[in-house]
Amino acid sequence: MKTKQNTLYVGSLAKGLQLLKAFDESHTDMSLSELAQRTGLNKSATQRLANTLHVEGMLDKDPVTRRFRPSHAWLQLAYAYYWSDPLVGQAMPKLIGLSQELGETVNLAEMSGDHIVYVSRLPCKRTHFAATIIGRRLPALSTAAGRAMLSTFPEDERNHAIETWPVQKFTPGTTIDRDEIRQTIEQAVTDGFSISSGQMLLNETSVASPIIGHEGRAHAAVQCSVSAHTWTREKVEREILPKLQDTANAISPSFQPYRGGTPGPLNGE
Amino acid sequence: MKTKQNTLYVGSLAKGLQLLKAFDESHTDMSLSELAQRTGLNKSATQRLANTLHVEGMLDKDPVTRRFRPSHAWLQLAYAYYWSDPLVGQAMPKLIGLSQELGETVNLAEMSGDHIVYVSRLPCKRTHFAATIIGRRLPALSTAAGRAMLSTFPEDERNHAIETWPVQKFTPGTTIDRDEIRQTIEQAVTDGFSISSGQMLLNETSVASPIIGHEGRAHAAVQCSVSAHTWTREKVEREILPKLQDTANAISPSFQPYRGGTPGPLNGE
DNA sequence: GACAGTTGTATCAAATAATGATACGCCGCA
DNA sequence: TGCGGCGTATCATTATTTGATACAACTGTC
Repeated sequence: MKTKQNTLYVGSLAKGLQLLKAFDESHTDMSLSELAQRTGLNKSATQRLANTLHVEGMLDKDPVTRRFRPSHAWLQLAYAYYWSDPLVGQAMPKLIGLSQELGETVNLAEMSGDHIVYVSRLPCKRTHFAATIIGRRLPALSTAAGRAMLSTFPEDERNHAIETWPVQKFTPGTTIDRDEIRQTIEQAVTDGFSISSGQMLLNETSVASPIIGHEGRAHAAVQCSVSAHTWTREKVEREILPKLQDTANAISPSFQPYRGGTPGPLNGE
Repeated sequence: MKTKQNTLYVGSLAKGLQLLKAFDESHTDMSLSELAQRTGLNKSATQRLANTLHVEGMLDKDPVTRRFRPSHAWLQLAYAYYWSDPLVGQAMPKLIGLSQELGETVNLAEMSGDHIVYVSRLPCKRTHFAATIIGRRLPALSTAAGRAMLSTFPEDERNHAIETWPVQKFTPGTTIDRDEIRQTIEQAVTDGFSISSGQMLLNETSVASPIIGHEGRAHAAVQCSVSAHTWTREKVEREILPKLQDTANAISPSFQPYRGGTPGPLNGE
């Protein structure tokens, strides 16, 4: 299979990455054969690549079951990522402050193509496991954070996104009607924030405020999840929203996506 | 350079991984040449490998500066890691509860060779950035968590570790004398926990309690960091330690490293 | 208790796909 | 204007990956 027969493309490396990407929430550890099956590579290639990854410390191998698992190195990559993302350094202390003030779960989400990814999570309440760990990727249109960010986009881009970006049904309450989604986003355009309920989890309400970046466009959002049992929409708007927006605004001005303003000494450390 | 001339070893993949590993706290984004220099690979190889990683979504490339940066995919790997580590699923809700009860920063650390790695962090106070992000790797001997875990090891292994594992000076107060370290670990053997101050950060006190696993051996620890300004050692032992140990114990019994106890339906998910 | 089926491991000859020297164009700087 | 550094592109050579194949170890069934 010549995926990309370009001389600037190293097939073996790409195949090795396939192995890494084959692991997810429902494939937490895999045997050689499973790995081969899932990647579509033949047994020999899988063997060689998996062995290489193992030797290089990227895959743990259970000595008795011979199954492969992600290694601690995967977390070190996340560690390196955090240092490389200027927004995280800016936002982290403020997010901590917010979560302490609110006593509720606070997240930092970033736009990644047509999805959002949770970059930082500060869980305050016991909740679904997936809601407590970083790196989760969700369709932007289906999340309050994604909608809040989209609301800062130019109108044509916004419309294009609403019409073409993927949506997915997570709960019986997830909105998959694009007209309804359009309404929530237009609402966010006027409000400057976005609220939704029961989109990802039943009985969960989510508020998000965009972090305005270069040229008024948001690449990220601060988001807060609360139980819909104890929080009415009004109570959220009254008690959470102001602090949430303050936090988002406090992060905004100092954040330059590429090389926006003054190239002075970085204070993000 | 024939690193490993084994037919089960794919050199190109290993070289590609070198590029990924080249990023860390002081190398957050790199040009092609820097990358080449840092990995020791020639320009051509670096170009091909970096390009491949870029096409595969593992490296972002700034369109104007042409510098490479870790991509969001690095966080997705962390996401997959979390699902694969049974301990995390077990511990997370309890850690959240603990951090809420204490109002102080709570961490989950795991042993990784002769280092520990912070797998989960629940920061409650504004602190140094490095103390708020996961994936950090520290010499086990230099941390309360590492010492707490080591205290559960058989005596000979413990001694071997104390004599041979690496130590590193982080602050003027960091203990690098192995005899002193031995004392703290032996203390932990009798106490069942470990406390230290000013090892990683000045004015920081750290308490850790091991999470006992298969055969009484700890692979992980719950750790709590507090300000040495406001917390005396006695106060820590009185107000934090009991809850910390309760949490560690609550995680322990249900955790089997490989296939320890009953092979019944797993409750880890 | 032997058998069939599956999985992990090891080998090897063939040729594909990675290699690295080289050359080109671009930009910043003196 | 010229120099040095950097990113990009090309190409012939050959080293490296390739995948079929064979072997070994294990599982569960009849």
